[in-house]
Amino acid sequence: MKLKIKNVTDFNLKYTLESGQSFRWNRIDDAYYGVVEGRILKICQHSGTLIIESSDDEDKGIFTAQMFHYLDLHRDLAYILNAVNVDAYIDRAIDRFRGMRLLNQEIWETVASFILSQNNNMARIRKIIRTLSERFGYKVDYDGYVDWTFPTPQILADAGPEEIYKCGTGYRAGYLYNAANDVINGRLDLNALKQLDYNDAKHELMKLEGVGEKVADCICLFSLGHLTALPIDVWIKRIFERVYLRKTAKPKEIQDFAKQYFGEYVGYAQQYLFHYAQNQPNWDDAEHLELRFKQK
DNA sequence: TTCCAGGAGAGAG
DNA sequence: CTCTCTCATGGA
Repeated sequence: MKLKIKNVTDFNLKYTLESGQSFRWNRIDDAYYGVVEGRILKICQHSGTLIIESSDDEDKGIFTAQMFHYLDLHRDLAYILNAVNVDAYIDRAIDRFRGMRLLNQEIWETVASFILSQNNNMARIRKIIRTLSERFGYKVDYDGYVDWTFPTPQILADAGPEEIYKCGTGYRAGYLYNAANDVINGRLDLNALKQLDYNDAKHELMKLEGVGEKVADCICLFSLGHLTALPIDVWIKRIFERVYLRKTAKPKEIQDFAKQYFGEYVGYAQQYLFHYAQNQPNWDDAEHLELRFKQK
C-alpha cells in the first residue's frame, strides 16, 4: 500500500518524529520506518509531498484518514502557532522548528511507553520499548526493514512482571504489568478514555500505579489530542524557571502561568520550547533570554 | 565515581 | 499540605 499526499503545508517529518514524543521511529537515509497500529509504515517527505507506505494492503480512504489523524494534519498549524507566538523567544523556537506537529499515537502503546519513561532518558526508553517489542510482539517486515509490534496488554499480563523486568525496565516492570492487567479487567477502558475531556482523561489515567501528573499529561498530549495538556518534566521546568518565571517554581505555578500566558494551545508551545532547548546549546544565554521580553 | 534522565510513591512532619 | 528519600539502569 502506497499513499501520496501532496500540497502538505506546515509539516516537517523529521522534527515531528524526532522530538521525543514517539520512541518508535528509525531513520534510514531519507525515510522513516516505524510500527503503527500493528504494521510497518515507511514515510518520506519531499518538500510539500508525503509518501507513506504500509506493509499491509488497506483501504485507501481509511488509510488516508488514519494518516491525517496520526500526523495531526487535519489541524491548522499556522493558526495554532500564531496563537502561541506571543514573544520573541518562542518566535525563535517556532521559526527554528516550524512544521513540527504533535502526533496522535495509539493509546495503549503511549500509556505503556510513558510509564516506562519516568526517571529515564530517551535513548534508554527507546531501547526498552524495542526490547519489549522484540520479545513479546509480532515480527513485521517491509522493504528490508524488520521490526516488531508493541505487545498487547494480554501478552504482557501473561508474561508476568519478571519477564517484563528482563527487558531492562527496572523498577517500572510492576507498573507496566499492573497497567496491562487494568486494561484487561476493565479497570482502565481505553476506548472510553478517548471520549473523555482533558481533565477527566487525565484523572482517569492517574488512577494507574506509576502514572502521575506528568505522564498523564504526556498521554493526553501525544495520544488523545488534548492540546491544553502541559507535561512538566525536568526540561520544561528548567525552561519556565529560567526563561519565563526567573525563579524556582513548583509544577502548579508553571501550569498556571503557562496556561494564561500561551493559552489553550499550550501543549504545542511546550513542544517547541522543549525541542528548541534540547537542540540549541545556548538556549539560556543572557542575550537569548532577553528575547522573552521583546515582541516577536 | 558520581550524576543524570520527558517521575512517582511512600513516609514524615 | 510539603519535603525527602528511594526506586533500576546505563551513558556521560
